[in-house]
Amino acid sequence: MISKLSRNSIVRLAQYKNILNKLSSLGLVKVFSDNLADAAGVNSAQVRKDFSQFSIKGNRRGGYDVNELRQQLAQILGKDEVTKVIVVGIGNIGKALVHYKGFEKENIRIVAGFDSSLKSEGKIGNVPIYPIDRIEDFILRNKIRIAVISVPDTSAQEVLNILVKKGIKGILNFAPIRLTTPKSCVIHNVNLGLELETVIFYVNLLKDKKVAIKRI
Amino acid sequence: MISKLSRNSIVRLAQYKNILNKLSSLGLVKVFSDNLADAAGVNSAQVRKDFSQFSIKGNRRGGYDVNELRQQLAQILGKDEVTKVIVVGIGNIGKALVHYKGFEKENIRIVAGFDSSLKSEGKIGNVPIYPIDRIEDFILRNKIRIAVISVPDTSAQEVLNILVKKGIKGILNFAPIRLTTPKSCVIHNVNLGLELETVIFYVNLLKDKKVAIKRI
DNA sequence: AGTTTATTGTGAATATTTTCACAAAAATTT
DNA sequence: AAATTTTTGTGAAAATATTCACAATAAACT
Repeated sequence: MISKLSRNSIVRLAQYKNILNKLSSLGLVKVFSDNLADAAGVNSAQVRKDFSQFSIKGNRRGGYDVNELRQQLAQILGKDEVTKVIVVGIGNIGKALVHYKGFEKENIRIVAGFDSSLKSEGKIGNVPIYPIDRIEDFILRNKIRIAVISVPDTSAQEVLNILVKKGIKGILNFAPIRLTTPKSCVIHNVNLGLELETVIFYVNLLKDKKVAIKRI
Repeated sequence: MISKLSRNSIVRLAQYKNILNKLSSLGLVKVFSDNLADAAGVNSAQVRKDFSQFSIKGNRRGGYDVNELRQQLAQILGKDEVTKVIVVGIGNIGKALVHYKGFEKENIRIVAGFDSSLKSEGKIGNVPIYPIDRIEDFILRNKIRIAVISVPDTSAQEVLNILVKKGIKGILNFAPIRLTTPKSCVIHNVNLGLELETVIFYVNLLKDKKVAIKRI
């Protein structure tokens, strides 16, 4: 039984898994904590600590078996079966996500999009896009638990409330606003504006040589 | 002179600024650390500590003047003038960023996009999109210092090397791979797959009730 | 003008995360 | 089969980050 998990350690775990996928496709069968550390940009002790949290064992002097490790991580990350995801708000970001090919190989499938400006069903590639009023029914019928919110910030909270009421348990939110959720629902925010602003800050800092930069 | 700045404190600063923009547009003139803390989802002491790092002063018992604070933050974050940004790789994500309206009000302007599949100049809205071989010249001519990389991961490092050689100092990277840069260049990574996987992990965790979740 | 009240600013205390460092163990060499 | 090498696994130490808690102080009230 695990007691405390930091978000960062989970992100790292997922990173390791993605690195392992690449190593595996290159035909590697064995990997050391040191290799993973380099690829992930962390310390090797960090890698081993992360693994030890989940009782993942390697072989002293032999490192880790790539495929075995990959499978263990996939299991921990709940990716041994396909996860269905819906995207709410088919603006620029929403469209990009629906198009994005990278999810397939992570066992994530975007099964539908929803948008309030739509009056009738459309399609992006193979993904059906529905008017927003179809969403409640869709979630229930298809037992959806994960949603992406990419609506304007003014309607984000309202959308979230509906989602939660219908049983959504996890949300990736692109609306640049802090949303409130019950404890039963996990939310993670991505704010592209903030990301870019942060980069700009550091560039200005370097330019002015005001400061010692730490750990980007 | 500031000696150590964590990335997180910068992200928070940018968050505060965005919150202040909203408060200001609602007509508020005064704000307490407690209000900002609520909106940003942190402790009020955290807000005050962040400010004190940059010698931002409020009034005891009076809180902070919204517009003054906003201006101070904008100055710290280097947003008192327009920052020009280019987007390299006009796939799904790249297109979304070029379309994205949110940057304008942060004084960020996307001035061009570049893509290797293009043979001649195109346009997305007002933003010109050029074949990739025009990029070096463009950077030099327009003194660009910030770039977004949204090319496939296989060409990301190659693109980055070119950018750095031509003087790019800050990069927001969407390619799901760790890129190596000289110290003179700041890089920040956004990996949408990882973000979604992390949410899925926590949802599975909640479902199985394996664990106490901390600080999402 | 004095008293009360609310909020900042910040050292000190706590909590968390990362790194070090080394014994334990497995593979390889001699 | 003993000695050497290499890498894991993990307590302990160090570094960071967050929160507490309270004196200082300014506004509001009496």
